[in-house]
Amino acid sequence: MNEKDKLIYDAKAKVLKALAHPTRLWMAEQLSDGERCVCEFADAVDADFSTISKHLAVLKQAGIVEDDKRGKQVYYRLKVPCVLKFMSCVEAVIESQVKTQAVLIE
Amino acid sequence: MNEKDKLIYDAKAKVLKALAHPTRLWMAEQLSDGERCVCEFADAVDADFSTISKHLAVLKQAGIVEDDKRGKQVYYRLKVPCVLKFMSCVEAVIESQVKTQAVLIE
DNA sequence: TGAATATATGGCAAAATAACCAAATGTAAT
DNA sequence: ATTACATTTGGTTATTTTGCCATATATTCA
Repeated sequence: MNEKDKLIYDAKAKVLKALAHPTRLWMAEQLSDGERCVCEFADAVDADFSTISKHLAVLKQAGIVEDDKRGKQVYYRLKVPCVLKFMSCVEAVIESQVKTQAVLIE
Repeated sequence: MNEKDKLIYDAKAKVLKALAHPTRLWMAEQLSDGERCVCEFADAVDADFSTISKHLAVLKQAGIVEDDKRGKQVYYRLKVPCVLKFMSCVEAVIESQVKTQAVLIE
């Protein structure tokens, strides 16, 4: 792994890291259905408002979402919708894990 | 987000988290080309042997890779190859980011 | 059996992340 | 202008992650 590779993999890992939190992942998936304002997330997620705001900032920083303010509210939407196509594969990993562990129990 | 959702998103995030490290991501991508023994990674990555071993353990724990020992060496391979299909999308995010930032500079 | 090689594990310190609270900012309504 | 509302930011603490070192384990070879 050379210097250039290092930069590339840092960048890729950063994107994955942004999605690698249950709340952020859930929010990203919600956005696949259309934009949402912060308050809508606040209603659904059991966490401080500031916590949610910070999670959204992480997604934004990673380039996964973009936002715009309309009136008093800030709306977030997916900037690169393909991020969610990956989820079917993540689910495949989980299923495979479940099967592996089921075998162990037998 | 109800209790069940919480469990589901925890599980999904765990898989993403496992990939969300430059070294682990690089190793996973290497494996898309076929199995590798730990020593091959050790040659290519500038890190302690034990560090590499731990990274591989994280990938294994997440169900992304599986290993088997043959002689003195342990070989790792992808268990669910689709994890890498996602990378084209991660790259799309990065490109989009680069463009966004390029605009800011102008 | 004993030495050498390949890998894993335990322990620890440093760095990064997460969540909360309180306070700041920006916008709209009175 | 003042107040209320929506969101962000700063500060702090607890938790998690990372990476190194030293040590343990397993396997092969002499």
